[in-house]
Amino acid sequence: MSRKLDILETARRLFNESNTQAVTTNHIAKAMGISPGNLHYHYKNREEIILLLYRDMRAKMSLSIDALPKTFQALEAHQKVLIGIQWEYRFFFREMLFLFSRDAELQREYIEDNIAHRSRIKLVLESFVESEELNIDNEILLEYIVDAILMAWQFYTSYMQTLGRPLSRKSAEEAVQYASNTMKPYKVKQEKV
Amino acid sequence: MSRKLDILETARRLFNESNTQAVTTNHIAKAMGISPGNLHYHYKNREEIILLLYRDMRAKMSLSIDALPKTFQALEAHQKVLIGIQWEYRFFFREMLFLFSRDAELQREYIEDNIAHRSRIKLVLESFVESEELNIDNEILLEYIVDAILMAWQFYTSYMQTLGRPLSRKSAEEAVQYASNTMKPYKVKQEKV
Amino acid sequence: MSRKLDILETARRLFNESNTQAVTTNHIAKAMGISPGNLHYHYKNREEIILLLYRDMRAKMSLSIDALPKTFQALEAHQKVLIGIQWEYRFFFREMLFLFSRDAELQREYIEDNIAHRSRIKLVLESFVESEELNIDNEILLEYIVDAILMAWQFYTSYMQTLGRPLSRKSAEEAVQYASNTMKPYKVKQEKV
Amino acid sequence: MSRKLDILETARRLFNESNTQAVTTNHIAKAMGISPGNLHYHYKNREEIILLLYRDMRAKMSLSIDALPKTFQALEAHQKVLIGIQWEYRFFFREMLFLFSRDAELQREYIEDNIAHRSRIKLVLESFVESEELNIDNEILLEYIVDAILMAWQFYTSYMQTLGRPLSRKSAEEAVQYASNTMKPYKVKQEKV
DNA sequence: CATGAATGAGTATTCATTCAT
DNA sequence: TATGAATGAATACTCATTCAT
Repeated sequence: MSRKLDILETARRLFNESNTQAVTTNHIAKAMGISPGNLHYHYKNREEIILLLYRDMRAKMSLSIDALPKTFQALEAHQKVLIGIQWEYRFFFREMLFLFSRDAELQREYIEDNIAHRSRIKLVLESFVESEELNIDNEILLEYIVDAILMAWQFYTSYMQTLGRPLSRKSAEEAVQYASNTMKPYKVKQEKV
Repeated sequence: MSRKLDILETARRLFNESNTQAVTTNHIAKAMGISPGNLHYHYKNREEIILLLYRDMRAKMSLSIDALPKTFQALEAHQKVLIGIQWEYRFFFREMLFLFSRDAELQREYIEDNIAHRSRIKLVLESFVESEELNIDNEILLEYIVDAILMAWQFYTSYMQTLGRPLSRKSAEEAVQYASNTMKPYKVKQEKV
Repeated sequence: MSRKLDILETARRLFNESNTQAVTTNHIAKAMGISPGNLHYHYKNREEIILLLYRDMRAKMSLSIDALPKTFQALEAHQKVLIGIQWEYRFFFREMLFLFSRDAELQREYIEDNIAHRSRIKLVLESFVESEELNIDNEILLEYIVDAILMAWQFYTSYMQTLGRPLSRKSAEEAVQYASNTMKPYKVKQEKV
Repeated sequence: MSRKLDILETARRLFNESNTQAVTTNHIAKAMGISPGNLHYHYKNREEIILLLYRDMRAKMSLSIDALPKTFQALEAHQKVLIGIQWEYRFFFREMLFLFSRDAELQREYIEDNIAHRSRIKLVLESFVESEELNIDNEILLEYIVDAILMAWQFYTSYMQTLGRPLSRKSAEEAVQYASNTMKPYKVKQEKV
């Protein structure tokens, strides 16, 4: 791996281990055995590193999407892939709003992406309604389910932590089950919970 | 108001306006027109101020509870009261996990309180099941609804911000409607969404 | 002397000895035996120190002016007083244009003051013309003499240095003689050069 | 133009645009699209670049001199040529004394050259006295006029800036008129001011 | 000639906290 | 209670210069 990418990787790992404020650029450099000057040769500052890490995550997530999932199984499979990527960048979801208050550009991009994400979720649900797999006749109700799924996607891991539950990629994946439960009362052919 | 309480009030206000890292103890002192030394006479450090603000919030929330709500209306009324208090301390919910990584004691207390909060929510739902207002025959499903309500309680405001929606106490109260929607499919006498 | 004033004095002395870029705020602190943090408690940064030193100099110069000098002797006496003050802040005249490129506010204030200074010089010369001590019938010529005097006031010391001449307060005072020579051909009662 | 000369040209341009401290060797390299290593292959450091730029300017000025000017017109024509060269290296005159404090060799050479320059000016004036175009019977007065001309040559542009006047090659040339005004009272055949 | 990553000392600045008064 | 000067370690960042390729 190139030095430039290695810095991002090290930063990501350290951010996940503690938090972005505790991990200074000098810490990152020290952890890699390079000089602080070298790190700043590659990246202007920590803000830039965080923004680039976010864009990396977004790129990975985008690449994981071929087409909108057509079945519940495809949906769940896709959610698991996204959660796997999210897990690699979990520092971001843990500090999201704090990071926004430090970098308006990051906030702008994230919100833009998140609104697009919400639209895709809605499209998927609408396709399920059309194919009569979901029985939702009410726009407001549909919006609610979309919000429930997106909120869980973004905050389920945080929520687990507010209950002191041990954190792992495995437990993060429970968000898939959570989303499934949200849709359950509206599924035409009921699956078991 | 006493000087000691005034410091907490000023800190709370400034924290809400920006974020806890940006607001230094010297900023708080300056905003009040007192000396930094005086602030530290009253409180050891910023960590202590944040911890005490959390305890204040918790105390206010506890005081707002007489008994567990027996009706949906009582539940919603109670939720609105809690959201009003939460709004006053919104910096806390915005930075929660970040603050935990800086103060283990705060984390410990919050998790303890949050687990208790979860139990109360569950008790309320169980009483609704018993009184046949809710039709939930499945423990896992019940747990899901509890999680949905508690997650919304903690993260609905954050969620709104990740979509770039304007923030206000009013919009924070939409979390009540959200919780209601979660329970809706299981309500015996359906209300309109 | 108070610590706050002492910092300005030390900075002024060190600036005179080398140059403003070589003298860092940490150097000033070290020279005083105080911590770098303490210096920054009193002054935001070096730019502020330089600006305040300039304002101090200006204030001292303003105080030295009662009324416009009415005789050549009074004029020369006044010039000597100003040169004495200038000598204390000689770093400023040595780096003037460089300092302007680093601090637009300093530049603005200096230019404003300098234009006012030029007006006063012109008024003095006009009063000499009116009292028939100077024989200048030509506005352009008058402007030239004003410029010659003001240029010498600002750059005579620098000029001496470009010839490698030893620098001292004494030699700086030769600027008075220089100004006198400029006016000499127009003096009605000639003095000896 | 060779790479080596191109570096000097770029440095000169950038120095004129801001100031020598603000223009790092990396800036120069970036502006040329070459690597910092390459720049340092050609020149040891920024000091060397500045010194060589000074020597270039001096060489150009020397080349512009055939013989000492014999008439006022020839003198003015020559002054304009010199000011044109000076204008190309105006950063140098703007920061002169500051640069001396950073590079003793530069200072030594400049002073040596400047003393020689002063001698030439004096010779020209003496030739005018001999040919009875100037009426100066006094050595001290002659020295004064020499100083006035040389000071204007070096600092007229700086002086203009201390009055906030817009800077241009055109306005720099006013120094010629200034020098002419200095000699005017002593000219045997008066010209118009 | 040329690259460009790398160094590392330097520079300015911040801020929670202490402490004499 | 209160002041506010003082500390000093920490932090982010810069930049002339080196050097392996």
